[in-house]
Amino acid sequence: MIEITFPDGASRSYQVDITPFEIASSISDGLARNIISASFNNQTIETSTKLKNNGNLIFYTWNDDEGKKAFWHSSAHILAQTLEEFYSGIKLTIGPAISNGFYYDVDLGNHTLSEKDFPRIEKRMIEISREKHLFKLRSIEKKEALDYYNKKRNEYKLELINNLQDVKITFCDHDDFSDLCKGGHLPHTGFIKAVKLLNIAGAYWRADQNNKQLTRVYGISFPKQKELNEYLNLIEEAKKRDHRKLGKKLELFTFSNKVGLGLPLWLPKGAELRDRLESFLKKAQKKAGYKQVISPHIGNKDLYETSGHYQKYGDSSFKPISTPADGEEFLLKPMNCPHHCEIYNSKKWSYKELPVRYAEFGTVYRYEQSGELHGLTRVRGFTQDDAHIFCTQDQLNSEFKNVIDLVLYVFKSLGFENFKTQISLRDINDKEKYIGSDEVWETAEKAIINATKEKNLKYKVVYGEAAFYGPKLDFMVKDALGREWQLGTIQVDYNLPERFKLSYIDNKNNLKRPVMIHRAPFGSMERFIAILIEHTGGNFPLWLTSNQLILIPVGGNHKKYAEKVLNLLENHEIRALADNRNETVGKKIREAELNKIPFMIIIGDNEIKNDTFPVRGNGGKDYGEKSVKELIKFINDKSSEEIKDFN
RNA sequence: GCCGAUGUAGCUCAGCUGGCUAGAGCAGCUGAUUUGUAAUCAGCAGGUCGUGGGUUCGAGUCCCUCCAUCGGCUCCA
Repeated sequence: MIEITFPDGASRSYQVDITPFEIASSISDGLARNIISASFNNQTIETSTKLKNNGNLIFYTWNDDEGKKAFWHSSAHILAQTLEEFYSGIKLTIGPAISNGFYYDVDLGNHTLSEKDFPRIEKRMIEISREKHLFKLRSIEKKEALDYYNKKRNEYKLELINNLQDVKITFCDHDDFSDLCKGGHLPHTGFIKAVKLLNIAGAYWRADQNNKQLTRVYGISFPKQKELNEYLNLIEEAKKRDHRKLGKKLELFTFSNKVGLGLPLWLPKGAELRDRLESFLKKAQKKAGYKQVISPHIGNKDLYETSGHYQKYGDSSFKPISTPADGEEFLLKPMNCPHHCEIYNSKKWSYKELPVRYAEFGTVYRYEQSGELHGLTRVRGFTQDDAHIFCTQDQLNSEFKNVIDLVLYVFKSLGFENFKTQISLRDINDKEKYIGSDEVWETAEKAIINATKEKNLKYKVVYGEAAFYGPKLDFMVKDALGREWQLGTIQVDYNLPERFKLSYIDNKNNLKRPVMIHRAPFGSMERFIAILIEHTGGNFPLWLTSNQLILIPVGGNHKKYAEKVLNLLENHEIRALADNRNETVGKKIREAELNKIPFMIIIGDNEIKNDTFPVRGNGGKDYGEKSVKELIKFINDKSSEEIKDFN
């Protein structure tokens, strides 16, 4: 007998070799019907795996992330089976579940695949699903596995197997299909009721650009057709919030091929919005002891050789600008830090003056590959809300924590609640990519981890994501379609102070190196605004939006009164406008709605007589009758509710 | 940069297998209408069908080049 413990702490005894499915059946029929995966002692297993020892068992259904993972990974097997059936001789590589669905990477050989082929692949996948084939895990000798793929001439699987340390290799079989696989499947294919292939893309083998590019087919599947329909609708809705679409509609920004790829042009409304965001942060930074500085858009190549950026990124950057004089070369500023280092170096510092905090909304230019460009989230010219803090080692912890507070303040003021924090460390196995000694890196990494822990932030550690000069704490936010983007960032750096020979005099009259913190709460104005547009769907917070209120006179004889009200509102810093066109009230309201103006006020005979107006909110919400005075207070109160001062 | 898809008026889109002077709605302009909570009516104007080349009696439609956009990959100081 073995002792099985469940998540609620209860435990029961079972015969050796009992399976999770049998245990589920012994508990209830409903559970047995819904169980699609399980884990035993923190390891994903099949529902048909025979249990041999005591341990902790967790059941997963479609409602668990682990359950979805098994569901989608199993779907990938069926996709692979279908592709192999339709395109003989193709080579399968890997097919994992992802956060929304699954993909399979294949080497198609001479075959071609396009989205036109999707319907027939989907149809066949559903046929296979309906046949309710069992997923069976089979363990074989490594040699046997190698023989199998040698026969198939599949160098990818061979490479995978050769990299496995285990003596035994597992395969998963269903129907007449077999695939190298470590497990985590549905009991049988019949659970899958709806399949949709989403897109086709190139993907390098082992994520390495120097390797062969494989064909990746993305798809998603569900236990019910209705859920698939709902998912597709959700995607359609999300696409409507795309910042590229809304940015154009709301006249915030545009692009021109004549100006150049990835170089955004800010339209008046967008520029105003951006300006408001900048003032908001400047105000908070002033309170936090930052000083604004300004640096030019180009810098001598020497500057970036000193910082190490030229050696690291020179080849993949905009080429240096040559001057008429021989030997002079300048670079478009790709980052602000070297400039700020030189500003720091413009005088001698005493420990009593530190920390020094230099802030600049610095526009930088980076040559991104054409295929990387993406609306405002990935551009070639952008403005960082950059600042560099120069402090003593003793001040590092508290300075770092202060920056975390500032980032959290920014996110909170703009309604970003669902962000993730990530500590990005270097890849220990690839030290070539980084500058600085191990000792310096370890100190910096420790500093970040400690400060983050002390701030009680939940974080995940990602290796290989650090900047080349130091580790960082990144704040990640998803866009409308679930793609994750880095917004805020805080970085600890011991390397640039060394390279720029930064110094201060300590209390014993010794020359010391300061530590440097790089930080940007927004990250870049462009990316931040992009994500803000997608999060709000263009309905910006009142304190930020271009036009807070629109006055809509009913007839021609109400215009004069509307102008009077407009004047009063403007005198109280309310951003209002009057729609004095000869259009119907209905049309003016419709356009105000489409332009996402938060409040509308219709002015007709009644309003003029009573001197009060019914306030219509965006979407038709009724805020009741208000006098001009009440209206001003209403808007101001609402704005200040949204945005509190930083302290 | 790589893989795949797409590119018709300012915007959203029709235009079937190549065949009259390329269509619609919205936006724009002109005029009428002076309007009460999501589109008043009429008229006008607007396109070298992304670019360059080719096949053909004939190309928006077929083929090739390049450019751009979209979805991924790689990259992201």
